[in-house]
Amino acid sequence: MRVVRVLPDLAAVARRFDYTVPPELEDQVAVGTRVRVSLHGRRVAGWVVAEDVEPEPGLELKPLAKVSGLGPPPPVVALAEWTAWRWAGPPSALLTAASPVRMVRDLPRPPSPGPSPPARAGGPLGPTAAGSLDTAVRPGLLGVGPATDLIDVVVGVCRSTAGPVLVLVPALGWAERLRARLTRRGFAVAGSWAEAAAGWPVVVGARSAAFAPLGRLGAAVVLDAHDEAYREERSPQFDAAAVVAERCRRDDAPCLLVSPTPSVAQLVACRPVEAPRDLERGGWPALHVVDRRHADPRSGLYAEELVRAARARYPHPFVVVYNRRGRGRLFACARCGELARCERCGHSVAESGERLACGTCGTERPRVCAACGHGRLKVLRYGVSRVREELEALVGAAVGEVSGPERPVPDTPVVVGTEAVLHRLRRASVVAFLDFDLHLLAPRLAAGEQALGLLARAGRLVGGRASPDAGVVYVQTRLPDHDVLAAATAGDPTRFLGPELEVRRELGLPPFQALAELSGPGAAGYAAALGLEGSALAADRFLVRAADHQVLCDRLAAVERPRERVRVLVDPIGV
DNA sequence: CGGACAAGCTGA
DNA sequence: CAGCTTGTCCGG
Repeated sequence: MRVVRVLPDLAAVARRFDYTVPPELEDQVAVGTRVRVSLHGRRVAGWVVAEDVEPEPGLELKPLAKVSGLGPPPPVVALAEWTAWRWAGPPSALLTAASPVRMVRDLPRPPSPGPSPPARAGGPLGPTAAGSLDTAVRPGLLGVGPATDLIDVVVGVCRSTAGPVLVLVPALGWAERLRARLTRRGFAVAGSWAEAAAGWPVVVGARSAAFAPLGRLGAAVVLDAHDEAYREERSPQFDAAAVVAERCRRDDAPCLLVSPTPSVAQLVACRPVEAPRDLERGGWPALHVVDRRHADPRSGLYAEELVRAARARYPHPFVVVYNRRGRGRLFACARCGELARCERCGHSVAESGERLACGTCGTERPRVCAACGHGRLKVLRYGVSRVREELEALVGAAVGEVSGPERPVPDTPVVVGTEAVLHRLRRASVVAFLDFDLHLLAPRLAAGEQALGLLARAGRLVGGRASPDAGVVYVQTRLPDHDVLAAATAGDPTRFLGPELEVRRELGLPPFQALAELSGPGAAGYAAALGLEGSALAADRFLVRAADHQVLCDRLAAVERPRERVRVLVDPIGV
């Protein structure tokens, strides 16, 4: 009797169990197949992860209870197992991402190959990108301006490849638009898991499409490869761009990462792909740096030229970005000067209606000084709501606010928001960062990369400087000579990435070392058990490091987790 | 995850 | 000490 190994779809069970295959299910069972099995007296879902295995002798095996549907093909099962190792998480979460949402029992008939799409001359990027795909080895990295249209890059890769092409974009909306554009150009683009599995030649999707059911890739393209949307937010927090790169390596298929602002890790892991320099430059926005070094802090948050600019009329919204939510964000007593802090955890408290609330632990208290009881507090730092009110007074017209994914985007000519506003709007005439130093100086390893990413995103809204109807990006800062601003001004991210890379090398930071963050009640014990070099970030937050991912991830896989809860985050972005 | 079983707590 | 809650173990 044939025996298969099954991974149950239970969050806390990483073990695999062996089952016999009943004769009537024989021809429906392969690696990847979704099955139901009885485990510990109940029926649970799972995946076949190995076949023709040698079961432990003396074990009474139960038969598979049922075949529920098709699952990821064997190479994708292997990729999911690699991803589980690389980001130290349960493989079941990844096999879920690799499986259709609703059960699929059989596949549609694949589209007839037909005449290949007309071989039009691609755009200037098309042939360049496609030509560079010949040598797989390492992923290629194509630098483009943020406002550059990438359809020709994608078309170029699709045309140059016989096998299936996997195209990843950061957001589902983008995937839909790209699918429609490629379809109009004559490509058969899969619109579902079943179509991808059935052999449609092009698959376009977001993060989870890294695990699309394709047996062997012809090529892959990842657009905006730096985008944080490629990081899964649930555990394991894999990076879909890196998963695609690994997938291509396994399939010996060319992989092209495309980004205006690649991460330093990508810069190191990839080989550069030649593209016309002016195309990269021209896709960056016109940047106007407003030097605030000599601005009087009492004169308000807005430089005069910014207010003047906001009073003008534009075809698209005038967007002001200020990355602090709420109204007042930091207060001090007007009488004794004591900072308003949370009595319980000591963090600063912000305005919440008529009261003060701690952003960290949620504790509320009345709006009076805790030290002397005085009722008047002065604002040391504003939140976006206050900034909106101030601008409304200065401009003399209604100003809308966007500070999260809730509520529709207001229909006012001027909009103030946290960086969420850059995700909510498709077009803008002006994007103004009120306090860019907030981003440049954020206490995070990736602060610079993220700040440059924001300028790129703003550039996408206003358009590249080469385009006739492009707008402009204003940056208010006290660090006008920062490498990030130099890079955006030059339209050349390496101006920032080069020096940044040297600093990382010198300090032994990623990508020259691999990090993992451990948190939760079991973190201390687990950190000690790992025996890796590390440091404590807080009471139950630890950082461990190793020379590379091989060492780090092998260790994380080898040492058993303690009974208490531990969250493991490989390549943390928040530190 | 969730059922089984053991150990701990409560109340008459 | 029955009856219930809480904790720990473990699965083919």
